[in-house]
Amino acid sequence: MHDHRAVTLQDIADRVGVTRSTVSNAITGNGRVSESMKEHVLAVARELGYQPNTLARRLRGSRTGIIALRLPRHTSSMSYYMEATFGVVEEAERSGMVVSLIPADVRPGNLQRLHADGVVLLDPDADDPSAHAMLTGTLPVVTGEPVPPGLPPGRAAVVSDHRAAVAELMDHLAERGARRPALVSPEVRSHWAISVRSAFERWCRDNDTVGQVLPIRHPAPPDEVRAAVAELLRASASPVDAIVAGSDGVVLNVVTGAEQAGRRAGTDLLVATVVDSDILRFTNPPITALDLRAREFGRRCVQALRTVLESGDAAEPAPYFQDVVPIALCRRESTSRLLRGCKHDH
Amino acid sequence: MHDHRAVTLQDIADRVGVTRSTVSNAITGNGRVSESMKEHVLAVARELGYQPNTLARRLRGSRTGIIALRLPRHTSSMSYYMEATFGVVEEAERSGMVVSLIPADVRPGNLQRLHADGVVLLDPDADDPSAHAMLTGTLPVVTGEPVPPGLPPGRAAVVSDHRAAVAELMDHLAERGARRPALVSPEVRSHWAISVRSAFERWCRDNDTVGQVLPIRHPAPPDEVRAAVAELLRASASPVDAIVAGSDGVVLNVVTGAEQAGRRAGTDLLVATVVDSDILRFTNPPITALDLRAREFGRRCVQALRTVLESGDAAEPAPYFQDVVPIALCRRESTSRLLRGCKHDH
DNA sequence: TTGAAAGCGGTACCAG
DNA sequence: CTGGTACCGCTTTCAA
Repeated sequence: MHDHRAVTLQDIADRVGVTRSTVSNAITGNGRVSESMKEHVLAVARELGYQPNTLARRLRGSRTGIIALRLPRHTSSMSYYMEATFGVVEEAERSGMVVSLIPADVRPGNLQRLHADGVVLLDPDADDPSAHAMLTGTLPVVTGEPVPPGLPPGRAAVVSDHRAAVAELMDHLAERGARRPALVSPEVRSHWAISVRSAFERWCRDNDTVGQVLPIRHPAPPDEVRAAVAELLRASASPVDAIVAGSDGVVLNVVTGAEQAGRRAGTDLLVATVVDSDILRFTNPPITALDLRAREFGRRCVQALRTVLESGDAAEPAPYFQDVVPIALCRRESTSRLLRGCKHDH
Repeated sequence: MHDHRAVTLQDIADRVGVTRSTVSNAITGNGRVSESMKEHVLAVARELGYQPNTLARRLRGSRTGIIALRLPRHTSSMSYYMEATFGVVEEAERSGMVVSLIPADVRPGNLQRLHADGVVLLDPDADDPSAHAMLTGTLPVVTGEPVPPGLPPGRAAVVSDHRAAVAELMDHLAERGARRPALVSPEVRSHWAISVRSAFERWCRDNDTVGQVLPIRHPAPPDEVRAAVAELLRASASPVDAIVAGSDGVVLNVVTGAEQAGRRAGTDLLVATVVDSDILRFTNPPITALDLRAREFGRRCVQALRTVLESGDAAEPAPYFQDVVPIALCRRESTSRLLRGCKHDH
């Protein structure tokens, strides 16, 4: 059934009339081979449809060309991670590498079985024992987003500039008339949740604004979010006029919770979220969000990992570094205007 | 940098004072080894923390233990595919296999580089050249959903029982008072799009019901969907009272399109979709949907592939087969009741 | 029952 | 520059 044995170096060697080693050298470009020989070998290789056997390569001791990809266990923002995954695969392919998925619960040997050169770990969660295991393991790890406190860092991290993006979002809200913003913040111990929160708080300080943080559980039960939001809006001591939601799943509940309190997103309440998602363009009203550039983000993770791997060859391994991916603000109707009642305009 | 060399068979052999082959036989249970020897070897192996090197193991044998997973290129129902992917990974792990992702555009050799034993191809699209390439290739392929017309079948398919599920959904709608159902059907040449449509039409025939099909492009531009839905509802010759949407992305536009026409989902219009998604629980109103059991579906794909692979060893390869995954109807508010005006009740 | 040896497909080192 | 060869870790005959 399996197609007649794949083409090997030996097949090419036989055809050309040389030895495996010469063919190997010609193909990898490692040894010293004459130009003419090299071209000839490559031609035959192409003709025969030669594909190096990754397994065999690794066995001899070098790279496997395998990137292990780990996604968060309970993922709410599916489309974000899906896009990021595609980005990882795309870029891996461009580097001649392949991507293997790591199961949710990584037991020690489990990871070893993948025989990966390195790991891309998206959104490491301090409460995830597997994440911890991988970060303390022997394989080089690049994290998507920095590790949260309590977790050892990887060899590099690709990060989104939440601080700048949240500030841009808040500026946008302020410009649209928001004076009393609130953040619905999921209680996850991942870096982005933490940094979004601190960015929010910082912006409020810097802009002499009273901002409220509404912590919610994660994953968030819809009713709980709605109830919390409704209550927040009814507590009229300092009426909230803008709500930023911590994830795309939550934001819909923010909208409906607001409706329960008689408020309408995009009209008498500004609503936005820090994670964009396809569906936010389709809601009524469409919801303003930060586009995390997931695909690009995934690609950068692979690039960072390559850098780490290549530096690993040198005597001095490269020091820890971060690569910052810019974020784009997508303005939509949910923050188009703020019609306020008889409020003081400060 | 890489941790001290892993324990090998030789290490155990040295420790015990026998040869690799004996240790190998003891561990795999293949050859004939005395009970005492076997126990001793296993004890030492455990003590040393031996982990078989799958790469080497597989280099020798023919299987690689790698499953290549292909997701649709332009995927709207992210959470469905994400879940299915997790299911595939989960089940693969239970079988001691690993999952590699196939890049969007599979060039011939590209796939070979993965050295997979077989392929899981989700929702093959007749217009996708890569899908065609894989199905005509040499690797055994299991498809998630059957191949649409125009594509050669794989070795097996895991299928959802759309026909029964759509019928169940339609019965539900009818019970809630729907008399004039419509289907918003994305124009994709994938099997499920086709079979949902035919199931809809069949149900209508069987139940003496006039059903309309509203074809829309895929991926669907939001405005187009909304406009089409609004127009459909305004054309009052035979007023539509229930709309079934072909995907989770589209259904939100159906709801907002209906609102443009002055109709409200769950009140004077029933709305449902054939692909469930997290967010449909969070919308206002929550939307009735068919739960495709994505995770289970993914798992079954791997099981089917294993069956195919194992049968491949025998003289007679197993004939093509299908495995049917049951679907569950999730009733939500969008189909809770239908308040009609002065319509005739048939 | 156990040992010796031949690969699986490549890489890498050392002669020639 | 190219050939020869040992070896990566394991499986699998074939002898002993």
